[in-house]
Amino acid sequence: MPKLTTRYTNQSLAETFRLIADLLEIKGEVIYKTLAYRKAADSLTNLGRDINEVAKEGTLTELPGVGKAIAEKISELLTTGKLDFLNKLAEEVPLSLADLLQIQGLGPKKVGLFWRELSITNLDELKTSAETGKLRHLPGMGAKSEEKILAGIAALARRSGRTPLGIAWPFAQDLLAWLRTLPGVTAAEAAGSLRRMRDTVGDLDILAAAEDSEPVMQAFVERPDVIEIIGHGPTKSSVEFANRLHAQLWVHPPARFGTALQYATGSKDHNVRLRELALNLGYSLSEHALKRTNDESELTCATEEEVYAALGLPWVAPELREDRGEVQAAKAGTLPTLITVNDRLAELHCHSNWSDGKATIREMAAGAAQRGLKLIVISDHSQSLGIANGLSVERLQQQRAEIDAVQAELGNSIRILQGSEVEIKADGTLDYPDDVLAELDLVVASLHTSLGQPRQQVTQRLISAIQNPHVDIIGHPTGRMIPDREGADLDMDAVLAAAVKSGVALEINAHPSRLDLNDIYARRAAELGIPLSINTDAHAPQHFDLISFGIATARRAWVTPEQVINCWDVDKIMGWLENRRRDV
DNA sequence: GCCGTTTTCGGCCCGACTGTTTTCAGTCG
Repeated sequence: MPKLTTRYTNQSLAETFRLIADLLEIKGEVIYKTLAYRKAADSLTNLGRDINEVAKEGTLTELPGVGKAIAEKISELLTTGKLDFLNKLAEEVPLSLADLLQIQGLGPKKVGLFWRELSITNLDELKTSAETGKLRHLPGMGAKSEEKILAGIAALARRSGRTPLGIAWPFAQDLLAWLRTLPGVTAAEAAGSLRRMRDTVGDLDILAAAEDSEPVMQAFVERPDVIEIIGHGPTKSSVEFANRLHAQLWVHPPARFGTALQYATGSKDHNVRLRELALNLGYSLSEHALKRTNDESELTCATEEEVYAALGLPWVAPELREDRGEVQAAKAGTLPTLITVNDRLAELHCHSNWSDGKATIREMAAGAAQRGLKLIVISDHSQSLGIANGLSVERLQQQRAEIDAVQAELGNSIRILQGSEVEIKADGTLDYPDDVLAELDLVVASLHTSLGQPRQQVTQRLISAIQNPHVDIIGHPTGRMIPDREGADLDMDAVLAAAVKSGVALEINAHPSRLDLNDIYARRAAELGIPLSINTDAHAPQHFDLISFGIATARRAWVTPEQVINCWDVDKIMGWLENRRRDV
C-alpha cells in the first residue's frame, strides 16, 4: 500500500490509482470503472516524462486513459498531496483489504464476501477464520477453498515479488530445452513477460506444441523440482518449483501454435487491442484460432506471422507488445527497424584486472574480438572507488602502456581504447582532474555512492557530470539494482534536457541486475535525439554475452541501430569522439 | 470512467481451470 507523500512520482501516482481500482472492485463498483483506473495507472507507468511537468502544461487529458475525472484527481494529488475521493473511499472500504488480493486464487468478490459477512479486514483475520473453519459456511465456499486460501497465504510468505529477468531467463531456457526432448513435442517457446523481455517477470509462461497434450502436462507436473501443483488441465497447468519460481505451461497442437503463442505472449493490453481489431474485421480472436463471427468457421495459424497478417498487420516484435502505440504503428506501417544483437560492433564500458575485473586486458580484448567486436574501451574504476581497486592517476598512466602493447600484439583484429569509469563524487565533481580526463580516449561517468541524496542534489550532481566537456557517456544513469535497490531519485526530465544540450550519450547498462536506463526512459531519450550506448559493464569476457539483455531493453524502447553508438563502425565512433574533444 | 473513419451514448476480449454446484461463479492470464 503506498503511503501518502506530498511529492508524487509517476510510479506512486500509478500505485494510488491501482489501490483505488482494487478498493472499488471489492466494493462492487461496475467493473469498467475499476478498469479505467487501472488503465490510467498503466498510462502513468509507461510515461517517460515527469507527471508534474505534464500537469503544469495542462495536458493531462491527452494521456491515454486519462479523462476529465482522473485528470482532476491527479491534479489534486499533485497540488495537495491528498485525495478527498480516496479518503472517503477508505472510510467505506478498509485499505488493508487490498492486501488480501495478493493471495493466489482470491479475488475481489471473495474478499468482499469475507469482509461483509465476517468482518475480515486483514491477512491475520483471514488466516484465523480459514483455520477455524469459519469460511466454509459462506455461499460458494467449502473446506477445499479454505485449504487453498491457507496455501495461498503460505505461498505469499515464501515469495518476494517479481523475479529479475537475469534469473528467470536461464531457468526458463533449461525448462524449454527439457520440454523439447519430450516425445511428441514439436516446439517449445517462452511467452509472457519473459518473451517480451521485461526487466522482471512474474510467473514463467511457457508454451509447447504437441498433438497430444496429456503426456506433456503429466511430465511437467511430475518434474522432481515441482513442489506444488497449482493447476493441472489438458491445455494449461501451473506449478511452483523448489526455487520458488512459478511457471505455467500451455500445450496446443502445432497447427494452432501461432495463435497460442501470440495469446500467451501478451501483453494483456496488446491482446485486447488485437481482439478489438479482429472484431472490426469480423473475427473473434482466441488462443485457438481466428473465428469468423458470421459463420463460426475457423482460420487456424501455425505461426504468429499468420495471425498478424490476418489482421492486416506486419509481425510485431514481442518486446514492443505493451500497448504503447505498436498496434497503431503496425497499422500505419511505421514500426521501427529494431536493433539486434548482431548490430553491436563495440563495447564501450568494461573492466580489467587493473581494477575489479577478473581478466587481463589481453583476455578482454581477445574475448571481444572473438565475439566479432571491432572496438573495445577498457574503462576501469577511478581512484576513489577503493572497494573496486580504483586506479590512481599514476596507475592509470601505467595502464596505457599495457593497452598499447596488447594493441600491437592483436594488430587490427580489434581497436582497443583507454577509457575510465569515473566516479561522480558526492559533491558532483569527478574523480580525476580535467587534465587527466583529457588524456583518455573515452570517459564514462557514473554514480555509485550516495545514491540516497535528495532529489535536487543528486539531479544537480548528475547534471554537473553531463556538463563536463570531458565526459562522453553517463554509465547506468540511475544506479538502480534489480530487484533490491531503487535508483537515485532523479528529475529525469532535467537530466534528459541537460543531455540534449551537452551531446553526451546515455548508457543502457546491459547487466540484468541493472538494465539502466530502463525501457521507458531509453525511449524518451531516443525520441529526444540523445545518443545511446549499450554496454555490458563486463568484468570477464563471458559477460560480453549479457548484451542480449541490454539489446532487449533497447528494443522495448523502440530503438534502432543508428541511435546506438555501439552499432556504428569504428571510423564513425572515432569521429564522434574527436568532435567531442574538439568542442572542449 | 474513458472513448469514437461504424458511436458524444452505449459500448468496453476470450477461454481454461477450480470448487462449488447440478449449470455456474470466481479467478487468472
